[in-house]
Amino acid sequence: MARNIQSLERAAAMLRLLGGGERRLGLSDIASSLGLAKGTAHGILRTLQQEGFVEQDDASGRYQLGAELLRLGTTYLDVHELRARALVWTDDLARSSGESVHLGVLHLQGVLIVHHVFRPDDSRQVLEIGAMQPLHSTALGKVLSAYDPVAHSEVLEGERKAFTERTVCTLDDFEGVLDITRARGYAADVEETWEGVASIAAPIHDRRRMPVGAVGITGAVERLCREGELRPELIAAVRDCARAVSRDLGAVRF
Amino acid sequence: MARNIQSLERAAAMLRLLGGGERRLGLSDIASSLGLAKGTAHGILRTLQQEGFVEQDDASGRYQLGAELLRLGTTYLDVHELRARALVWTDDLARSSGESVHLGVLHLQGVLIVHHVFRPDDSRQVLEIGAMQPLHSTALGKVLSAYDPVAHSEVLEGERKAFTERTVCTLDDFEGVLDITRARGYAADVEETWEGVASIAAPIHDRRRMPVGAVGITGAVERLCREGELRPELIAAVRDCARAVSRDLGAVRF
DNA sequence: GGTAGGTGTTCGACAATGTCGACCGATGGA
DNA sequence: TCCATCGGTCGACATTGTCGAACACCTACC
Repeated sequence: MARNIQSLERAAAMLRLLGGGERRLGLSDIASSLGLAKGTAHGILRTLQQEGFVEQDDASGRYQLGAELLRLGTTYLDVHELRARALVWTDDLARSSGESVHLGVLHLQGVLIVHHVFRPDDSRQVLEIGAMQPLHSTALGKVLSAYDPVAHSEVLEGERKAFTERTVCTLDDFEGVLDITRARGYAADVEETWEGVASIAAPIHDRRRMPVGAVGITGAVERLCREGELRPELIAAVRDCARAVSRDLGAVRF
Repeated sequence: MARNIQSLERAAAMLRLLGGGERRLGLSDIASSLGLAKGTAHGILRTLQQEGFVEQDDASGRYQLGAELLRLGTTYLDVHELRARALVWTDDLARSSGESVHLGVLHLQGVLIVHHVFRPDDSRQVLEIGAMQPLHSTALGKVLSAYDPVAHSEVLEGERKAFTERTVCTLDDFEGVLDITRARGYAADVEETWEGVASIAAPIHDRRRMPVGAVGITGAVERLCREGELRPELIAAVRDCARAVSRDLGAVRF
């Protein structure tokens, strides 16, 4: 039994299918997408539904993700060591920089946002906790790609899509960006992912000097840059925050 | 095959166990807690780990919840019809009332918070999306118990714990509270769950007049009450918001 | 109004599948 | 150093999940 449990893998694939594509999917769609018999797919869905991982629309009979996932997902945040240590430091960074702060970790082929502090003004902002960002174009992603070998191989294997005309896509250029990132100790994204938006990020290490995540600020390019250059005081603030969280992680044993 | 898939039920029980109890659990603890052989538990955990639902601490070998749950949980929010319709109305409610706004739906034996708008000031607040609230003591919970038959039976069967000395616990008294709630069309919680905190909530109905959730405000009892009574303008604001969301839901067909 | 094609669901037979318990090497506390 | 306990592995067994056909139901379209 060295292999993995088949029914569980299929159930996970169903959840990913429901989460990735359309809002709601019918049983036949799901079964054919995964290459399963309808009866088999139904059995798995029925169990997932009873456990709360999947809900079924009474009217149409279609399936969608269930509330239990939200409950467990936030429980994951509560347990998250890095996030707990970073809470207070990211608050300070948001206040001192005046920009929104993101804390990200490597997950699959991207950066999973595990904490998000709103920009300290009254503008309407959407919470991005739980969202994914690409590895090759964002500041958080570049930092992880530069310091985490797993992230590095993921970003090399994956497709590097051009979101704007400034996105670095070719392999050589991107490796150069990572070299610069390692040399400077931080990474930047000036309109490489979203038009008009820039970000700065620095790596967080644990007590064994292993990279465990990245923290950074994101905001309008006009605010983060001055005369075409990133404002040095913002870079310093981000790096100070990353160092503070790293120190916090290194001091604790569990 | 009228029964559910055994390995899936066991995997779900593991996730609930990991989410509910201690931060991290060892293989033997998990196996004995669920009454499984170690080998069986290991096979399930290995698959869950590969799918990202569970992570293993390298140093101690213990297991905890995985990042994929967070990603799928937020995807659930994106798909959530009620939440999407309510976003703009809850923002307005927070601004007009000056208090934090919660949107909740029935899940298991409690209220699952699916949206949370911070009180519009600069105080530090923690996000409560994904958290659970009790049915019998909070305004959101009372509204759901009064209007949703499923919630009603859940709250009758479950234990009604006394969080403060004002919590209504006995069956007769609680049924009286629900009668009043139905008669007035809203529910309140004045220091029945947390000392010094009050809340007001009203039900949201879909186009078939079925209750699908509740919306409410929460804040210091000194602000929500005046001369021992809930401020009428706040009650009106909450009910207006609930009606607006209900109308929004009723108008749309999908 | 009836039919045709779609849905989600149930059922029974089969064998592939997951389960069990003993065993292994590593770890760490006494 | 020893012993207890940890997580992980392996192979035999039969329980368990899988498959495909048939079912009831609904919608939409001739």
